[in-house]
Amino acid sequence: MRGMAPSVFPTPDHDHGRCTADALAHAEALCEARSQRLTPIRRQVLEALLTSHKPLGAYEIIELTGQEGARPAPITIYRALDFLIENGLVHRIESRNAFIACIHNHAISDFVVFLICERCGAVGEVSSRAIGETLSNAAKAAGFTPKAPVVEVSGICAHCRGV
Amino acid sequence: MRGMAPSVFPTPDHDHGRCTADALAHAEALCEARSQRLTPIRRQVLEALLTSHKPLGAYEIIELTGQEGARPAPITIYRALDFLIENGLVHRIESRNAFIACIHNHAISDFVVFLICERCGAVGEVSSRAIGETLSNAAKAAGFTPKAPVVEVSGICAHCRGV
DNA sequence: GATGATTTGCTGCATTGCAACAATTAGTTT
DNA sequence: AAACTAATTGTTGCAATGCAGCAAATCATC
Ligand SMILES: [Zn+2]
Ligand SMILES: [Zn+2]
Ligand SMILES: [Zn+2]
Ligand SMILES: [Zn+2]
Repeated sequence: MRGMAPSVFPTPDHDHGRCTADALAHAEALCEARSQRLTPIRRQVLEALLTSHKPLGAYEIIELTGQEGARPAPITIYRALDFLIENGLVHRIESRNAFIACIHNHAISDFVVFLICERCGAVGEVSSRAIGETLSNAAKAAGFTPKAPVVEVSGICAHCRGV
Repeated sequence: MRGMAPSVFPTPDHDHGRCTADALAHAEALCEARSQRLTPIRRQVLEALLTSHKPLGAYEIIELTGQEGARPAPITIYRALDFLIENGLVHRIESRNAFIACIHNHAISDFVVFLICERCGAVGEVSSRAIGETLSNAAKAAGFTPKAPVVEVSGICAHCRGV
């Protein structure tokens, strides 16, 4: 089990080493429990995203994971990302064509709102059942059977506005 | 002023000719009022989107607007789309890299939810102040100053599920 | 009609994303 | 252990998306 639930935005002074280590440990446990293989490549991609704490494009991940001159092909990264997303360890930010590691340890089906700071690029992750249900109800009222809501809100985070 | 507000999803039996004509008339009036120019290219792009009534990729729009062998360059379409989006006549569907004409005649700042049918590709547009405010409040609770929420919900529309 | 601003055309390119097949690796069975 | 099967990764190639930068044309205004 992980420790405290992380706040919506990672605070600038949090113990990021531990935050990353915890998330990795959780990923390992999860894959173990599901008989899924967290292979070196998948792990490297996850680590890159965890370390960055901000959304990264697939090609940024290539830069970060390619060690000693040999960088992985795009398709390699995309496949690793597919795996991580399917297992709920990574989210895709549609409005940015980017990916971010999830440090919230929630169910894959959970409804999530991403708050994306336009200035610093930080992404907060809010999980609100109320919003999810309201949204779901509005959809049903239109005869629509909802599946996976994508909710991404651009704006300015507290840290950037405070400056 | 337009006639009845269109329903969330365009019904299969609606008078689409009129629907398109109304929307075009509205676009003209709006541009006129704002001293903006609805040039032939911009008009063609808007018409293509209105006619389709479904989200189109930029390169699909190229196919549809290129008459007599001479098709416009991608950049031309993107510029027209920029204009139409800035004026609230077209929305971008982030999760699809596609664009759809707005037939709802609402303010640009209005909060909108897109319901995207995975089977037929139809897109419904719901405008709910309640959801918008809930979302906005959740963001503010996290110290976040929200700007442009992108809310896109995948699922199955009533028409497709009914079959 | 000269001037300045807007719009369009054109060339080229960066980014994103994946298909198809071969090679490798991991896990399982005889 | 050898053989077999399934999963993963490597390689090549390419399609789709999106825009920068500059030149030409068009529009508005004086
Ligand atoms: Zn951290
Ligand atoms: Zn998450
Ligand atoms: Zn219609
Ligand atoms: Zn609209």
